[in-house]
Amino acid sequence: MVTLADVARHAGVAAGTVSHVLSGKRSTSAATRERIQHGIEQLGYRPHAGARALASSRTDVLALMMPLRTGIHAPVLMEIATAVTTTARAHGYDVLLLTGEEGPEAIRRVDGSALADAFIVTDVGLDDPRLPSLKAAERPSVLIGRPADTSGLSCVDLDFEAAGARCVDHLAALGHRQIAVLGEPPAVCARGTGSAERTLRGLRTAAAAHGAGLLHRPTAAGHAAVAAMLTRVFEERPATTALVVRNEAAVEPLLTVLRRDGRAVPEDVSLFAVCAGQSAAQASAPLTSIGVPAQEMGRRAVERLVAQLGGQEPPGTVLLAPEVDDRGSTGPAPTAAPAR
Amino acid sequence: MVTLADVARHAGVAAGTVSHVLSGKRSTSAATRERIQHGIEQLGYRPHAGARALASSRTDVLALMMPLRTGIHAPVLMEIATAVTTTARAHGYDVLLLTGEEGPEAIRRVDGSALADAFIVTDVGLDDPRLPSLKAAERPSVLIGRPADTSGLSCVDLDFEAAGARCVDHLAALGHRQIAVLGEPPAVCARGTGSAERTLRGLRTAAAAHGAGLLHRPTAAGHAAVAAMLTRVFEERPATTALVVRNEAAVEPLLTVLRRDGRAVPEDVSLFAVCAGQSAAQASAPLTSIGVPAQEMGRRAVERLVAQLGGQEPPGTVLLAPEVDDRGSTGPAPTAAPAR
DNA sequence: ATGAAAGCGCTAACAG
DNA sequence: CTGTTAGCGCTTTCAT
Repeated sequence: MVTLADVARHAGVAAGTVSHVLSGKRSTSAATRERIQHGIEQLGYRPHAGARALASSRTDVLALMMPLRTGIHAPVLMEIATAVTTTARAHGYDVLLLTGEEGPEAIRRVDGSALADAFIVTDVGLDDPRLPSLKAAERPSVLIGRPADTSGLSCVDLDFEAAGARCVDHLAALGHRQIAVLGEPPAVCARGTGSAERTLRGLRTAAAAHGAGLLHRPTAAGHAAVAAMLTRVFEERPATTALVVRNEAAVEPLLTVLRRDGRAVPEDVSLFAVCAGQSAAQASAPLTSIGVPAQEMGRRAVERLVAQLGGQEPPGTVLLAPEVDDRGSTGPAPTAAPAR
Repeated sequence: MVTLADVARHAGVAAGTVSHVLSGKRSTSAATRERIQHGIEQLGYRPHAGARALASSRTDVLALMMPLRTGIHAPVLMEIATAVTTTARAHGYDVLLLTGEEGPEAIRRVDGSALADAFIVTDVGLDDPRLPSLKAAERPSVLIGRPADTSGLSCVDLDFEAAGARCVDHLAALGHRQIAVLGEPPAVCARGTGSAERTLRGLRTAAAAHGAGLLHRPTAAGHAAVAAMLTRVFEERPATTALVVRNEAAVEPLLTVLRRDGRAVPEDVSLFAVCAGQSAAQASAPLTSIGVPAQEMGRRAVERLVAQLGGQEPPGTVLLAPEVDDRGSTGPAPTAAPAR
């Protein structure tokens, strides 16, 4: 193995000088710098991560904790993971992957043994069991998502409340007076996921403001569950003219059921998705939607963490503004009752 | 920070003794062992990963490289990542996540700087550019997937050739004489992915053996592409009575199109999926399928790596046997031409 | 069964 | 601008 000492000898300088050329932490004459650079390339030198971590108490590693839970849409997670890793590399960091299995203990372990410099945590519950570990940790963290109490924490999240509101605004402007929401899977709602609760709040507030009716029903994945739920919704509220889908796994089944029932989109019923943009865009009929900016959330989380590690930027919450992609699945509310 | 020296002092022993109690590499009297264990808990001692790596030249970290490329089904990747991480933890390892962006250089970097003890690489192409780096690395690796030349490499993969063969066997036994395959997305085929090529070989060989006709068409994701492809297939081979789907993103669109065209499954046309089991199971009509055992591949890859790091088990290829899940989407070939 | 001591490869503080 | 000198916290011989 080629060590820094080898490089130093090769260049006829002291080890410290090589170290400083590498880190750029002090000025070096162009001559020696070039001799050192040359030696590094010629010998194929790579700094030893462990030695560096020991001496500097920095690992240049970020820990990314992403539980794979039921009801979570895998493509969004992958997008976050990719964005985090890419952005981290751009800042000189590697990424340690933690899944949910270990829970809060994983954070204590990684923090205690100095395996990483900071944490990024996804799928945060309103009262997430990992929060105490994160607060107690010696290292900073950024949550992707938002718990009920964000004091002392850094968060990056889509403004789901605003998303819900914009969705209803959009539909109300088209004359819809009775809106039904196929919500996140029951498992997700039961878990106390902030995004579900906040979206609903936004929907309700806006509906009230417009004087529109709003029916919310958590909906499981799969064709059968969606079909049953849709039947029930139209029984409970026959005047429904707009549906909001808050669940990637319900999009395609929903379209199938509507087709079967002979309800035309958007003539008989308007559809608005609040979910992963790709699911809305690639459906058999593209849906107007507000997407989850997974990539931007991952990127921003890393950038904030890097800033915090650099001593800039205090903790705090960053909310991303929702954006509506109109794909034509919403239209004016039908004046008569929809075709049966 | 609590160090090993603190624990030693607390227990009134030498540092080396504490180290040996931790690793169990030599026998210790029950008395001192207990005193030390007690001290560890009381002080909340955690070994410093960097220091350990430096002294032992082992990191207890596995590097997992998974590119997120177009046409790859995210849920399968997530399943692999979760299985790898869970299994790794069960063996005392953590996981460093590498995406594809950096390519072969990432392997050189991680290997050279001793960031990990071994590599797991997914989505391996027949002539993957990362292979030279892996072979040159000082650390062992296991591929999930199989390149054209496996000499000197360790691989874990589904036996896709057998999968193709079993699929055709299944259909031929039901009397189908003309089979069409909606293949992996063009991007995946063009990349030279082993699974695509090997599945096709298995399909063709078995078709020839049964004297059945086989039409293979790479198929892009999305409703429109699938609809167009299906029309074309039935024009080219009007006698087609069975369809094989080798593409998760084509499953649901395919079902929609068949419904629209009034082709009943399995009365008019039999459907057999060779793709992620979940996509086949949760479709609006569940499909008989051979699934990709993502979880087992991840688990086996880690287990093999751990064995190799322990000096047991030489490199080599492990092929997992395909398993057919019959969900009723295949049936006897219709005697007349299918309904139009 | 235990202790002592020599590094592992690097950083950083201090001289010069 | 550069060399020297301590460690960072742990593992691992070699003695005892």
